[in-house]
Amino acid sequence: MKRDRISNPVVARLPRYYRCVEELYYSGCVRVSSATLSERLGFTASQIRQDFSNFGEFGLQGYGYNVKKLRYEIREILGLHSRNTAILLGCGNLGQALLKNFDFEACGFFMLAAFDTDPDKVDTQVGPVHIMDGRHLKRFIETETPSMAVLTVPRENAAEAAGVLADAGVGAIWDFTGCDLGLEGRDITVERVNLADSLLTLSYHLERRRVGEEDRSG
Amino acid sequence: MKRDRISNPVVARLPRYYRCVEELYYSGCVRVSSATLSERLGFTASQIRQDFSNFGEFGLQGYGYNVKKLRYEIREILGLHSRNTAILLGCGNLGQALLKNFDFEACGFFMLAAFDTDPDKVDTQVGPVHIMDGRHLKRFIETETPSMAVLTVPRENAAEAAGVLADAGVGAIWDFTGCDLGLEGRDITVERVNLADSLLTLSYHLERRRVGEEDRSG
DNA sequence: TTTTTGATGTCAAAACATTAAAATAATGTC
DNA sequence: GACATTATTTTAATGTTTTGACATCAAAAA
Repeated sequence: MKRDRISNPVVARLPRYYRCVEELYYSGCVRVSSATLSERLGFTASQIRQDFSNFGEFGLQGYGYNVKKLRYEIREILGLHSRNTAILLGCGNLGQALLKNFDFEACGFFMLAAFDTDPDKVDTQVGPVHIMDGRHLKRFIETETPSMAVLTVPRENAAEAAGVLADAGVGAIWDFTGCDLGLEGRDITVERVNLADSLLTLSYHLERRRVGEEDRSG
Repeated sequence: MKRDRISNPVVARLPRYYRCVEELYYSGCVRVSSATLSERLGFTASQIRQDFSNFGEFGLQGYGYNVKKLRYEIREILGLHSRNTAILLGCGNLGQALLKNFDFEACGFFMLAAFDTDPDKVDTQVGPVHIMDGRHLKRFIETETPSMAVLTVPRENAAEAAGVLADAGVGAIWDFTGCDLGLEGRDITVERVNLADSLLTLSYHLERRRVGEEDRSG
């Protein structure tokens, strides 16, 4: 198995591979060729083969990929065989929506607890998750060592909270705040979700359509 | 001004440029150099200059970029000066969280209405938005011609809903369902948000950290 | 004015990613 | 058991994105 650095575009495609293979697996499919995957995913077959070969030789020439094995390997790569734990900081609307609806388990994360500073929220439940007082965050991290923290606090508290997490040795932050967390150079992984960015990208494409139409008619 | 096709990586960076310039603008900053932007954004100054020059010459040699002008231009590029309207399909937890919390206006979208099929939800309000009966969707689109639809319906209804939107001539879908909408080749822009993909990417990086530590210790 | 400094826009080289082609290996069939 | 087929891996070529270097021009200073 090669262990070079894997490029970003490849990493970004991994979850899509996983989803696709998951579907095949649960539909009882036993083997699949890169050509079939290509059709389903919209990437070229060549690219799919190359991507997979970054991680090792999963396929069998003349046969294709064994779906079960392929699934296992991708799960391994994505870290789904490791037991990850999570906490969530900030039980506002977004935080609660995630706790109630998002399937953390399907991504390999067990949600340990949520934190908030609002006394009205502390010691209540959101779904199966208990909301704890933010003052206990530091000690909790020290004793429970969650692998990851979901950051859904208001912007103004984001950097401070992030600092606490980094200091306490949390390995990664799933950041929904979209602001600068001031963690440059620190040993912590930050994965950002920025809905506004996504919608602005959509807006850009709409604008392009608009211009395109003008060009065609004028 | 060049009007070639703009590459994806550049488009993906635009919202980050916008956010950064927005901050500068509101902090009263009058001019800014590519070097300063570089520091703030983590891209190379060279890349920033090159990206901007895709759209025209916004800067002044020996001076830098006038923040107000730069902001105006980026807003123009992103379509923020056009008036966009939106509808939302599927008022489950995620849909409601978006309606209540997400600042559509800041991205240039005015939310016209939401739709659901659940009779208990129909004709109620979520924040300032009225929930309408899904049966009226088609006619509503025809009369109000929203530029965009937010798709937060359950997976099993996603493809059907998407088909209706495309048939009715909606220009774009902001898709939270993460499943195949079957819109290949149709004249509609789809911008996907997939939280699971994002979290799996984080999981991948965590796994890499883990492997890295083993390597160092073993 | 004239000089110096600062910063852009552009070009070319390097790095990187994708696609295509060639070589190889396993399967299934006659 | 040999052969045609399938589909991977490896290697090469092509295309794209990023980076670095530089000529150019505007502003500030002398």
